[in-house]
Amino acid sequence: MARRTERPAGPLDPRSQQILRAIIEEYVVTAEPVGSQWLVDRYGLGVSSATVRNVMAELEEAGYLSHPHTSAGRVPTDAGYRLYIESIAPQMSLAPVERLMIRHQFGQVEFASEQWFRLAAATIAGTTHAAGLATPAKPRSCKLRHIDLVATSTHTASLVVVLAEGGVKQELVALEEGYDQAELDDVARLLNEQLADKSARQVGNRIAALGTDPDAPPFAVRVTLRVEKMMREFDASTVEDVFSDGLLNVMSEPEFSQSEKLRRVFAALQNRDYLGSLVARLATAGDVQVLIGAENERAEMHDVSLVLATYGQPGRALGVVGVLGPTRMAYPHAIGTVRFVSGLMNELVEQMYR
Amino acid sequence: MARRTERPAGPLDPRSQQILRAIIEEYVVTAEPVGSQWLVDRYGLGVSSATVRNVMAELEEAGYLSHPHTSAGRVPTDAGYRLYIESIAPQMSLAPVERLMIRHQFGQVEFASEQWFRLAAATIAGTTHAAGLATPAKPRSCKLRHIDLVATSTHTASLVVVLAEGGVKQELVALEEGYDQAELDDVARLLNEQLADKSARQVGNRIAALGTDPDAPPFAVRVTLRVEKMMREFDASTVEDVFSDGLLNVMSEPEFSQSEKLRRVFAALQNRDYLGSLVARLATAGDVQVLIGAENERAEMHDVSLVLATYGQPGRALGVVGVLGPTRMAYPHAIGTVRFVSGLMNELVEQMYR
DNA sequence: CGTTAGCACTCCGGCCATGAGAGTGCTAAC
DNA sequence: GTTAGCACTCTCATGGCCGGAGTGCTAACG
Repeated sequence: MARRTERPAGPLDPRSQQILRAIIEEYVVTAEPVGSQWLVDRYGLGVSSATVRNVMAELEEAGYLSHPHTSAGRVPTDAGYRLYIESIAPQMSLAPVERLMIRHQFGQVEFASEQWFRLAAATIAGTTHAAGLATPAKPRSCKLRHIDLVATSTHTASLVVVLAEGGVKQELVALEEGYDQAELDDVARLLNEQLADKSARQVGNRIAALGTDPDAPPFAVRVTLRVEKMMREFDASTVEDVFSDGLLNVMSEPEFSQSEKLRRVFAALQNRDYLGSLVARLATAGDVQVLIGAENERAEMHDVSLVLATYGQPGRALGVVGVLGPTRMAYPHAIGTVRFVSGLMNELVEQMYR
Repeated sequence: MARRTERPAGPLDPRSQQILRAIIEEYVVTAEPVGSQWLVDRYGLGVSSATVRNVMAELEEAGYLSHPHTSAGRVPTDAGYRLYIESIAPQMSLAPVERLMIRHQFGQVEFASEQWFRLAAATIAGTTHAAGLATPAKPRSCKLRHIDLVATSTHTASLVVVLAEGGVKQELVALEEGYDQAELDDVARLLNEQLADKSARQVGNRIAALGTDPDAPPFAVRVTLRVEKMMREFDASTVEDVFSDGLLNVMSEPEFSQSEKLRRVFAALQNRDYLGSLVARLATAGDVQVLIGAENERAEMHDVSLVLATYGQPGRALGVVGVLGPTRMAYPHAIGTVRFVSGLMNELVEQMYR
């Protein structure tokens, strides 16, 4: 039978929008399907429940709502949320009080830079009541600043590599021959002279020369190889580390009380490649990005949504902050929070790198 | 009415032990209360179910078993588990196959030392199907090896502190006056000359002298203060970091499928002070320590058990590895695993520090 | 005296029927 | 286009019922 709207076609008329919005905002807080009567009682739409039902039926036909079963109320679909955040949702800037609180928290923290990412994740988790994610801003490529060799035993040493961007990496190296600290210092001095300010590639190029250098013990070559490898790995990774906080918030949502689904999500998050691919995708997009339910490629993530934004300078160093929550999520607030925090992180990065 | 055994009194007779053991080992795998009939069928005790019931009643009176309700089988109490691991449990060494597998995993890992703790936690989680915990071995007190100042912008620099024990810390410092890299290098060189090989306390002592040194800019004093603070904090903490893996394993146990309890546990684990206090307690005890259910002081931990061991050298550097799981846990296996892994970590530390 | 068979009793868990409640979709009237 | 009315459907909570599992007790047995 012919409906008024044959296909989703054009934009929705205002009343449909209003109703969709009401349903979503109601469902987000109650997690219960919402019915027509309930809606007219609670929201002051000047129409009867029957009319609302008609509209709901249209919205369902258009794919924005669905039905758990015949006599249940309506529930938004992924497409419904999508439409909501694209064209219906209210302003998404954060309330001044919340801004203030967040700024305050950031003011408290010491200058230990790693803390920032923990804090960003924790803050986001706290204000959105979902899980917060944050990665450090990773420079696109690094240069060597300084290396240090510290003997920890007769046959092992700790190799510390300080990068020009302010980052540090540390590994152990085995010493086949016994070296004492003085000898290690000599090697370190030699390598620092030769390798300071070089990129991974340039470090690699020096290896051959070092091999023939009479001053350089064979051990120096092995260390250089390790340094090159560390630097290459650093350059290659899109995401260095992921801090997350408040995964437990999500766990306690009613739709996840039976937890098998969530286990999958947790597992997927452990995997850095996945977040790496997201970062790559985000780098091109400007503002906050939202991935709703099945919009995530990964099947594990079909029941959750991500709200992500990058911070830093596109060509130089990029990091990500974001929210992971149930698809039934307070998107405007989450988006506002992520936008604000990413802005804050931007300022911090700016302060750091000029 | 007078029972045969008025009080728990002496050790249990062999048959009671055998029955307690059977109940525990059965319950550990099934998570269901164990009944008398079931027991005689499955285990070849040469007695009737009635006799078993009598014994069970005694064991219950003695506090080793309990009853969810009248017509249910028996369930071990914390005291039951305790008795079991103290005097009844079978040999607790790990099967050679498992040892081999674990050794193999450790063989695979690169020398990046942080990886070890992740790996230890992951390995323990994997072989016990519970959560694995591991902290890095933290030296009791540290000495400064080297500091490095890297300009990241006109008004901030990254301060890298390398400790003689091979550890590294990094923080940002604000520069009120504009410094360029060359000036920072000068300051770093000056400080390295003055502070190398000093303890936190000694660094503190130099601060006054630096303040009057004409070569040292005021900025150098501020940096030194920061260095001292970092070193003091490092010395003061008992636990630097905690790696955990496989918390999800625990989550999927039947007793935790309704997850509120587990949230509490997770939250308690986040808190380093708690683990710190455990480490302090462990440091005195020699072997593997087991904390069963309510034996943990924290109320949140009353439904889980911990199996923990230290590794490293008591006077010098101590870390912890362990298992967190439901009280209904395969203790002998868990204990064997923890003992083996802590031994392995011991070897690694030994290799590192002499 | 310890062990055992027998038995009554208790309690849980699953099953089914029931009924209230919520919400829909449709139709006909406004 | 909107609304009232109504039949229909489906869920969910309730309560009764029954079978099964397991106990505790008692009395008999060796």
